[in-house]
Amino acid sequence: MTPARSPRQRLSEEDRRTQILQACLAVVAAQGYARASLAAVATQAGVSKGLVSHYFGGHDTLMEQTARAALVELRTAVVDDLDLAAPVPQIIRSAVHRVAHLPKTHATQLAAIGQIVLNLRDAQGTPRLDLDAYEETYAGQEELFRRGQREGDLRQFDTRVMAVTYQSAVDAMLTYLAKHPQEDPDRYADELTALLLNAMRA
Amino acid sequence: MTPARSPRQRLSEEDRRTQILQACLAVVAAQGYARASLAAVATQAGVSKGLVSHYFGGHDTLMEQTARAALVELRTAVVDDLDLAAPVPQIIRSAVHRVAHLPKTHATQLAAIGQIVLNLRDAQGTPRLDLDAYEETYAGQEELFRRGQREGDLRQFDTRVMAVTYQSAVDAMLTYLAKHPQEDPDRYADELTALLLNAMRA
Amino acid sequence: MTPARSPRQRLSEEDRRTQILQACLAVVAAQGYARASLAAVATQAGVSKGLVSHYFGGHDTLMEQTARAALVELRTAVVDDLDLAAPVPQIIRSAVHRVAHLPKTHATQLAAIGQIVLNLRDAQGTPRLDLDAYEETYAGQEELFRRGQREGDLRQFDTRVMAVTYQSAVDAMLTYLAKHPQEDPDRYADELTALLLNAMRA
Amino acid sequence: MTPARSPRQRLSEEDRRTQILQACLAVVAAQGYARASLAAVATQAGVSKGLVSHYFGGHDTLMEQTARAALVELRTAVVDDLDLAAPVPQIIRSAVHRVAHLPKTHATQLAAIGQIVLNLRDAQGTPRLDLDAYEETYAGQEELFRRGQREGDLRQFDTRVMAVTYQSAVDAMLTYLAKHPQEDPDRYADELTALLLNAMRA
DNA sequence: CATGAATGAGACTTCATTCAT
DNA sequence: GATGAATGAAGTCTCATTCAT
Repeated sequence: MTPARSPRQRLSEEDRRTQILQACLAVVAAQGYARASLAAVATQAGVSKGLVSHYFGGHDTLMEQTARAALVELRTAVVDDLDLAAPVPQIIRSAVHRVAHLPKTHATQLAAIGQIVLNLRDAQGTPRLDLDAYEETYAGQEELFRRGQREGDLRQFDTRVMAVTYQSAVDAMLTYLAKHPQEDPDRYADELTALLLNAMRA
Repeated sequence: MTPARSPRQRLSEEDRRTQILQACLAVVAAQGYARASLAAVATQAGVSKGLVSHYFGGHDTLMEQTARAALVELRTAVVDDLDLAAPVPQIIRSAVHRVAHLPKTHATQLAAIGQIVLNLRDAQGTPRLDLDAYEETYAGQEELFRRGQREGDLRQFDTRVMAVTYQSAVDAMLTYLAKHPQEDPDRYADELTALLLNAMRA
Repeated sequence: MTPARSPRQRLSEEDRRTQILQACLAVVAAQGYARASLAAVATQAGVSKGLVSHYFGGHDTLMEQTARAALVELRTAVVDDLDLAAPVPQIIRSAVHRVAHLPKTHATQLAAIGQIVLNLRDAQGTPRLDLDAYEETYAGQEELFRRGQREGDLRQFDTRVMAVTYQSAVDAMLTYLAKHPQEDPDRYADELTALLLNAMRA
Repeated sequence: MTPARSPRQRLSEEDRRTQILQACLAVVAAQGYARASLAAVATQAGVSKGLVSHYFGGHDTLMEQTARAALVELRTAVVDDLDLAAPVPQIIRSAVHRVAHLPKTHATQLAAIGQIVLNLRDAQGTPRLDLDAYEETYAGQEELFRRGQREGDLRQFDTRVMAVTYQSAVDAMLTYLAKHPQEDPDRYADELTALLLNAMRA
C-alpha cells in the first residue's frame, strides 16, 4: 500500500509515466474515482505531487491516460494469440473463455476503467471518454457474425442487436464473476457460450 | 436551467423533499455525480444551499435517497399492470418491451442511478449502495424461469446464468437505446425477445 | 433534557422570558457557550427559535440578560438575611460559608456566568460584560474592611489589595469545590475564614 | 494588524508552525476565542487558510497547541533562574514578584490561555484542556509549604486549602494588574506577599 | 402570539495547481 | 529533473435571523 520511497531517484520519462499510471490504476480501483486525488496517486507511486502534474499536465489527463492504458492491457489479454482464421463459433468460444478469466488477472483494470469512463467529464459536463470505443467493438463483431452467416455456421439474425447483446452478456459475466469469485469462470463461460451459440447457430 | 425563483415560497416538507430530489436527479443525470454539488442541486431546485442540507442532512444522504427514489420510479414503470399470471414467455416479452421504452420516458432516472451506485461510497471507500439490489432481481427472475420450466414453456438450463445474462441483455438494450435515440425500441425489443426465447424455449 | 412540548401554549411575556432565560442558563452551563445556539436554547425551553429571537432581539442580548439574571440569583443567595450590622469578622465568616454552598445549589448559574462573561464580546472584539461588576464588589468590600479597621476588629492594611485577594480566594473556593464535590464546604469555609482573618485581624 | 505579505515565501516547517501559533495567540488574546477563526489567524499570520489547516490539521488542534505553547512560555518566565534552595518565604516572595510582572510582558499569553481553556471542548461538550494542570501546580506548592513547615519558617495549616488560596490570589493579582496597568506590580506584590506570609508564617 | 420554513453569511476543510529551491 | 511548501477556489455544513402563515 505504501511502497518504499527512496528520495530523488531519477528515472527515465518512460518509466516514470508507467510507474505513475500503475499507481493511479491501483488507487482508482481500490478507492474509487472521487478518492483518487493527485496526492493519493503520488503517495501510491512514491513520488511527489508536483511530479504527477509535471508528467501528465493535470488530473483529467492522468485519468484519461490511465483508462487508455488499462484498456490496452485488457485487449491484449483477450485478443493475443487468438486464431482469427478459425470457424466463428470456435472464436467466440475461445474469446468468452478468455474474458471469463479477466476478473482474476485484471481486476484492477476492469474496476478502474469503469470508474474513469463513467466519471471523467469535460467542462460542459458531458462524458469525455465516450463509449465510441464500443462502436468500434460492435463493428468488429458484426463483421465476425456476418462471416459466420456467410460460411453457414450462423443463422440469419440482426447482427447489430446481436453484437450489442453479445457484448452486454460478456460484460455482465465480468461483473458477475467479479462479485462471485468462488464461481468457476470456465463453467460460466461454457454455459454462456452454449446459450449464445444456441441463439446464433444455424 | 435556472428556474424562476419567487422569494420565500413556503412548501410542506413533503413537497420540498420531492422537489429537491427531482432537482438532484436532473443534475446528476445531466452533469454527472462529481458535479452534482449541493450548490448545483440547490440552484436547480431554486432553493438555498442551507435548505438542502436541512432536509437531507448532508450530501451522501441526498444522493442515496435520490437513487432509491429513482429506482422506485423505474420499478413502478416496468412492473405496474404486468399480468403475472400469464405464461412466462409472454411475461418476458411484455417486460422487455416496457423496459425498451424506459430510455425515452425515464432517461434521467437511468443515468442518475448508474452514477450514484458507482460513486457513492462510505468512509472506508467501499461502495455504499451495493448491487445487492441485483441479487434480489436475479432471485425473482430465476423463480420465473423455473415456473416456465415446470410448465413446459422453457427448456432446462442453468437459471442463474440465464438470469444474469437476461438482466445484462436488458441493461445493454437500455444503454444502447439511450445512445441511439433514433432506433425503434419495439423493434429492438422484438429482436431481443426472439433471441432470448430462442435460447430458452423448449 | 428535552422537556415536554405542548404546542402553542400562550404565556405572559414575563413567564416566557424567565422560561427562556432558565433554558439558556441550563444549556450554557451544560454545553458551553459555543454550543448554546438559539436552536439549542429553544429546544431546551420547548419553544420555537423564532420566539427566542422575538423576546430577546438576538443571540447576544439573550446571553447578556441570562448572565445578569444569574448574577442576581447568586447575589440574593449570598446576601439575603445577612446581618450587616454584625461585627465585620462575623459578617465575613457568614458570607464565606454561604458562598461555599453555592456550588451545590447554584452550580448552573456559576458555570453559565463564567462562560458568558468570558465569551460575550462586542463588534470590536472587546469583552462586553466587563468586570466592572467586580469594581462595584471591591468598593463594597473595601468599605466593610475600613469599618472593621475603624472598629478595631481589623488591623491596618491596603484595603484594595485585600479586597482583590479576598474576592479571588472566594472565587477559587468556588472553583475548587465545584471540581471536588466530595469536599465538605463548611470545613473549607472554616479553613478559609481562619486564613483570611489571620491575615486581617488586629 | 495586516502584516506585509511577500508572495510565496518559503519557510521551514518549524518556523511556519511557530509563526502561526504566535498569530493564533495574538488573535485569541485580542478578539476572543469565538472570533479566532482559521481565516482570522491566517490573515494575522499573513498566510493562506489552507496552510493553517495543513500544519495543524484543524481548528481544535491549533487551539490546543497554542495554549500549550503559551503555558510553556509562562512557566519559563516564572520559574527560570528561581533559587529553589532558598528559604520558602523568600521563594514565595520572588515568585509572586515575577508573576506580578507577567501582565506587562506576557499579556497575550495570559489572555489567550484563559480563553482557550474555558472554550475548547470535545465532541461531547466536556472541557478538553481540563484544569488538571492546576492539580499538578497544587501538588508542587503543597510540597513547598510542607518544607517550610518542617524548616520552621511556616506555621501549621491545611496545605491544600492554602495552595488553592495562594494560587487564586496570584491569579487574581494577574487579572487585577492586567485591568489596572497604572498600578505598580512590585507594590502589589509586596502587599500580597506580606498578606500571604502573614497568614502562613510561624 | 407563535411557529418553523427559508435564507445567506461564514466557518472548516480538501485539493488541484503553481513555483521557489 | 524533482520536491513539497504554499495558494486559492470550491465544497459541505451550521446558524442567526427573517418572515409568511
